[in-house]
Amino acid sequence: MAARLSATALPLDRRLVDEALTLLREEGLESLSLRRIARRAGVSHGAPQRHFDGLAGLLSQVAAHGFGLLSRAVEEGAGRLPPGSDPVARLAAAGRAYVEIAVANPALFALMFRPEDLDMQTPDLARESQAAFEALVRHVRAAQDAGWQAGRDTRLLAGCVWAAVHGLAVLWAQGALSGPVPHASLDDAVATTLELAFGCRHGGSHV
Amino acid sequence: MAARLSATALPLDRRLVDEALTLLREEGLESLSLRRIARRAGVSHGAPQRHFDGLAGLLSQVAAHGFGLLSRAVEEGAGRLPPGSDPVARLAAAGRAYVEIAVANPALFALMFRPEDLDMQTPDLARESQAAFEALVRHVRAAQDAGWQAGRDTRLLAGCVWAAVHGLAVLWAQGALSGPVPHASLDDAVATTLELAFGCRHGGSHV
DNA sequence: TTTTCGGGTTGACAATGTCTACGAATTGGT
DNA sequence: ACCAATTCGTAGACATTGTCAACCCGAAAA
Repeated sequence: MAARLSATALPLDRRLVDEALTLLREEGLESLSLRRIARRAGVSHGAPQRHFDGLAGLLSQVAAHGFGLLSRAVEEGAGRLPPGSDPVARLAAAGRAYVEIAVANPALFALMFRPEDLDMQTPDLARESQAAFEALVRHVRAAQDAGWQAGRDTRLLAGCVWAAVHGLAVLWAQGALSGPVPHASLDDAVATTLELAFGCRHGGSHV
Repeated sequence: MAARLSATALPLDRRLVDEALTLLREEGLESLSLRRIARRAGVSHGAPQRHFDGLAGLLSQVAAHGFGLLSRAVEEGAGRLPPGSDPVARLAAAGRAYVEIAVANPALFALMFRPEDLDMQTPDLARESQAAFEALVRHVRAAQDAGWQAGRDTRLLAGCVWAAVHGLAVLWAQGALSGPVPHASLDDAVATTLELAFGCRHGGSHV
């Protein structure tokens, strides 16, 4: 029988995650339901249970995918500066990329940080989210080796850098800053946050 | 008829918000439903509709209450240092109080920053959340007047300070840092974040 | 006294997540 | 080649949820 129509060539679990991602993109978090995803994938509402441990299992897989995207975007952001350049500037570029991908995918990003809706024990999710943090730790360590905030606990410092960038991403992605700071552009906000956190001007505009 | 039992003396809308708050505290965000709140308040499931515009209306009132608590906690935190002291230190103390109250009320805090579940047009909610930000702006302006980050747009700077503190509050409240940074205390994390954002040691331990 | 109306009850409805029993098709063993 | 077993999707039931409309009662107003 070889290949059927291209739309149904993928295994169902992959298709379900894909449909969840597009549904997330098109209609947002609140209209994401197990039955809707199944309907869009053309299967009955009971089918997903065969592949995931309930809704939380499916959403966890979607979130894992999101952490993979996040990791790649951050690495790609840092990689825009050559490997030999100022590690603090590379760290700032990584932070900028973090905010940008979060703002570009607000619903997925919101899901990724909703532990009530996820099962954090899911292997893929645990692995991807940990990998994302460990990549950040490496960048922070490189910056410390170059003298920035030397002597501080590296993992704690990485957690705090993460927090600063994450806070901006969350608030901007949900529009919480557009009211109180109406005239500011995302670029202004990112630049200011990075300068606050890293002590001096870094990172420039994107691209 | 004067006063009935003290438990039923309050008007129903107040009682519903109170029950929602305790339910939020005792069982978390996911088990918060209109019908459960009504059951706990001893009324039928249709009663809340008479007082609030659906579930979003009730939750918005709860969130408004949360922003009131937040504002008071932050002001109280800054007020621990005498009005004449270093405005940057006062700003740091306010940030510390922000994180502490968020971590002490994780479910309420999560609800407050879930615009999908709220109606941000609700007058009380809009007023309280704006008031909280404006208080922060005043602290930032005082710090700028003392020379810290002088010349920067005050509201944008306030937004970025908020983001840094908020990110730590969010991540810590949902336990996202306990895995990656297992040995750190909340006090360490707050101190590091504040020192990162404000450039030098400030704030000390609470109380 | 009669009317009006704020507030609470009741029942219905659609939608959701989960569970179970069922069926069909593919696979593996002999 | 045949039978058994396992995989994978279906179909239905169930409890729960948010919302809506009709009803109802008691107090204030006319």
